[in-house]
Amino acid sequence: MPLGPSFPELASLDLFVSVVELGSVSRAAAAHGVAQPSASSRIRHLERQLGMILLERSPSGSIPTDAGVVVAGWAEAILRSAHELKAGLQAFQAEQSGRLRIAASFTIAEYLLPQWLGRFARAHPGDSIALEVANSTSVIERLHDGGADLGFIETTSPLTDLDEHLVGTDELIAVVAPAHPWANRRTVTVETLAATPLVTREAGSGTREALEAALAALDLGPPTAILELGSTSAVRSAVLDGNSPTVISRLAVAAELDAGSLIEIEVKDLAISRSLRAVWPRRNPLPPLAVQLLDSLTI
Amino acid sequence: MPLGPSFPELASLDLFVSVVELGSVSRAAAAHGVAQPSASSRIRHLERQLGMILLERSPSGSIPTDAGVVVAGWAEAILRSAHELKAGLQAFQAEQSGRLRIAASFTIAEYLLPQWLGRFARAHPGDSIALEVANSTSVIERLHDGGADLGFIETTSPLTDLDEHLVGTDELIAVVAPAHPWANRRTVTVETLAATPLVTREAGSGTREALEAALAALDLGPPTAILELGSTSAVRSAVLDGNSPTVISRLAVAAELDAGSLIEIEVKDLAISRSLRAVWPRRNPLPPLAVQLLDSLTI
DNA sequence: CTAAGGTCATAGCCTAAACCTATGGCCAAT
DNA sequence: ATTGGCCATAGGTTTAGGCTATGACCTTAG
Repeated sequence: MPLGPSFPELASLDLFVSVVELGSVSRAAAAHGVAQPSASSRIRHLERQLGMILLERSPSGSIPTDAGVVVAGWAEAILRSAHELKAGLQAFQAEQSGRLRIAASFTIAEYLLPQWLGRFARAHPGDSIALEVANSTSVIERLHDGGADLGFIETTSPLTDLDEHLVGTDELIAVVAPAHPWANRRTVTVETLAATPLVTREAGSGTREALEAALAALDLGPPTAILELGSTSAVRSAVLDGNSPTVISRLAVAAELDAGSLIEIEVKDLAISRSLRAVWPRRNPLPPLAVQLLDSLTI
Repeated sequence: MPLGPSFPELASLDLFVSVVELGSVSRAAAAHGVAQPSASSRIRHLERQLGMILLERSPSGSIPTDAGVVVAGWAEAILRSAHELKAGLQAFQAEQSGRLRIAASFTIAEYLLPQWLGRFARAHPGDSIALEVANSTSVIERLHDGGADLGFIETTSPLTDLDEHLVGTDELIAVVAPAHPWANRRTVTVETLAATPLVTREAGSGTREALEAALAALDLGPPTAILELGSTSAVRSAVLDGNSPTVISRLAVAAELDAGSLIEIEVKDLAISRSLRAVWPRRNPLPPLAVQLLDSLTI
């Protein structure tokens, strides 16, 4: 669902929030490295787009109107996420220059690390962090060959030569769109699930293998795929406006469950859960920055 | 703290996420109402900005690379907030055309309603909601004169002729920047707080009056203001890089507390908390849409 | 009481980015 | 082998946004 053509740009919202924080258009313009008339024009353009007056201008500065206060609060939420993306990107792009090199599995890097790094980057400005995303076995390799200082993985298998620290849990759950017949029942048997065509990831993906293994443990065959897609996002959006269930990581659909756009279906006798762990080589001392990061995750 | 000049635009991120969801640049272009070459160019520009390849193109469509999957996940968080802002704006702009007219106090409208409305808008597409922001007494007026169907207020005073429903709580807390001396102690006496110059809202504001009343109840005089600012945002940013404490609504600094950029200071014997209530005229039947909204808030 | 320094707005010019249409190459499915 | 999807490139146009220069206004300091 696109955002619409006349949605304000991120830069304009950022500028506007700065005006509210700094109390004047001029100061905000300086903070953003643009000339004052440009900033003034951008703000006016923003006001026209939204159809409301956001600032009360005066010769001693500008203060937000009532509407401006409210909009600024909303805009800040967007900017917060944007700063998280920025922190994640910087970690992603940093070569070996980083003082802390993290290797993380997909799910964790996608849904948890940006928040962690965003928080950490603000508390530790100047420290650069390098992030590498890979599957669980590659993460462990990187720790052993010295290519990373700290790893984050979700796995059930025991670890040798690694110290670990639990940082969360994830589980695979069944979800449907609100229009699906199951949405009212909220629970199905595992036999029903196994007999229902699902939207799935492609064969060989971690989530699909975990599901098949769990079904096999109950003497059930693999599920039939009505639609086989190559990314978690694609699966999610197919389920969102389709009429087939899927089994997917809870983390990947946490926001949709919260928003009510997807419904969790309890499956009797089926529980596939994985621990999310921070891991590091047992022999190597953990870098100080890594200790601080782990501390910040377990407040 | 500005976001930087080369941060990708919201529209580009939106487009990219659509490509990941829909599996092809062409389909995403159509969904966004632009020509395919434009979309292609935007995506390539985005890739250059981020310094990484996001999509693997093929004659049968485009699927995200590993980096693309991760970035898409981060971008979705931004877009979620953006959709919340959009939902809030639409409610704000809707005149009396809305089928549900809400009047809300400042704090609730700024920090809680966008999430509620964003969630609600997705579950109830087509229903339009009008939002009016005012102080608590005005909200009650609007309910009595029929200008609103449902109100949200934070207040401690008893309500006559109104049914109510608790939807949350807010409290005033003392916070400092991490560099402040108090940050290590994490607790001060109320006498210390009263004797310390604070960053405050201007005289007459709700938060300031609540603080002064609470201090007066303990036979303490009003705090001295080292800096007196006109908006909560201004107070927050002054505390962020200043060296003075403030007393502020927990909701207004929830994100900063979570991120560690502000530290909560426990103040002995001082607890200023307010209930957040949904209210509506006792005689009038609550519109069905209002019932559904309230239901969605109390899952 | 005046001068200085801050505020924001307007005007005019210019550059750069983004769009569209038209086209071509490529692969898969028919 | 042909059709129809995909994506990339090229060329031309428009629009948006930036900057500098200036003016009007208010506040504060002298």
